[in-house]
Amino acid sequence: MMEASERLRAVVEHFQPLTTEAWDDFLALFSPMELKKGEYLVRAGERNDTTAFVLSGALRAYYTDDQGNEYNKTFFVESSFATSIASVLQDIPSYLSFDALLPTQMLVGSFRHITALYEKHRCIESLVRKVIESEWVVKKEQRELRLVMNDAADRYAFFQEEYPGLENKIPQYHIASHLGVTPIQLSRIRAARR
Amino acid sequence: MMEASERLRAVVEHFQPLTTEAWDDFLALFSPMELKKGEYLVRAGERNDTTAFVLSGALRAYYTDDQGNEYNKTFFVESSFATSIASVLQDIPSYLSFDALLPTQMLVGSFRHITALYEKHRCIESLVRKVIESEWVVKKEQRELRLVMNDAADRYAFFQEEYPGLENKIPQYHIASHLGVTPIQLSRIRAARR
DNA sequence: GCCATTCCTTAACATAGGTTAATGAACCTG
DNA sequence: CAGGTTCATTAACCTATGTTAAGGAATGGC
Repeated sequence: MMEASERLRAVVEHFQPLTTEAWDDFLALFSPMELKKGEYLVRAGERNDTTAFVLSGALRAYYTDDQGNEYNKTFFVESSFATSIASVLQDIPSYLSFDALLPTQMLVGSFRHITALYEKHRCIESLVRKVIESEWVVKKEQRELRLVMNDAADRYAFFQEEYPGLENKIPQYHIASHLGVTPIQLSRIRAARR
Repeated sequence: MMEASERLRAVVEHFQPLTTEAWDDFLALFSPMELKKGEYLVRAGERNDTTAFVLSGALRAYYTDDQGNEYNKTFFVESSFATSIASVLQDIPSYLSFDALLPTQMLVGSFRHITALYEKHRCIESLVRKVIESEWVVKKEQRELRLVMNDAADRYAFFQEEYPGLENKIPQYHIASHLGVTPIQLSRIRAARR
């Protein structure tokens, strides 16, 4: 297995090539962190600008409404970046919680420390902008359209494409919540496939 | 009625106060434009970085799928800014079309010309960032949650709050499309209110 | 004023999805 | 290995929403 920093570098370079100095300054902001299943990265109501690059395992970002219903907004798997980005950009408490669905290894840093490098390294500003646009803006657009224009069976198929293999590693009810249906309905959809 | 430029200024100042010079440079980028009902501001597939400040009337931004189904993603009413923002930020053709639902008066400019002012006036960069975060990021979050966690009757109530009076000015089927239901279902929801 | 068009409503029926409850498999934990 | 816990499945029933079709109000052109 590639070393952690090399895996981060490969993903970073895919979005935006960095100068050697920028990369060194960037990498210096991250340190290894591990969460057990069920442990939190960010709790709703907190101001927490942790940015996590997932090495293995999986996280979810979820919303809880006033009746205690949970909605799993996003999953973060290997090689993705998890941050409470709306909270950080607007400087307000996170209304999402982030926790580990599996034992999860990460490299974590502070978003503020990263943005502090913008003046010194313009390529890092570009990197962050591109990651946000891709992971956040583009995927969100797709998600809205799918919620309106496709039924749950289609959305389940999209989920399987987007997170290959994840369906066998986490409870079905987490997937159902992400699809916006009950576990019972997801079970029916799966049964109809057989 | 206030003059057009004063109405723009009031909205701009609400987001971000500008220096006198910045305001003068900003305002100089806009000119009046009028659309009749049904006319387009942006067509899907086009690269079009027009930014419209709506003075009166209403626009919609809508997506059309491969079977020709339309989904009205957003409405733009008085004092809001319409741009194909995902397209402009990523420098790709717009996958949304924008057209006028009513005779619509606007002030229009080019997004690129606005961003060209960033170097000269940092307050304009802040303005744009804040408008995007508020109109786009925050509203989108709310919308995703509502699509998953609320039924169509709730979403209709939210629509009425968000766009007061609009329900009486445009066809019901445009509202139904925005809510993600058929006009028949919207008609039932309205009937149940009486 | 007449006709066509547009669009809202309603009814009847069909399907997707929610709710409750029961069952059983897999897995802890003592 | 016994008992508890967690979770997926299934059934029965109910509600929300889609589909098709019909009718009627409002509008606009001639």
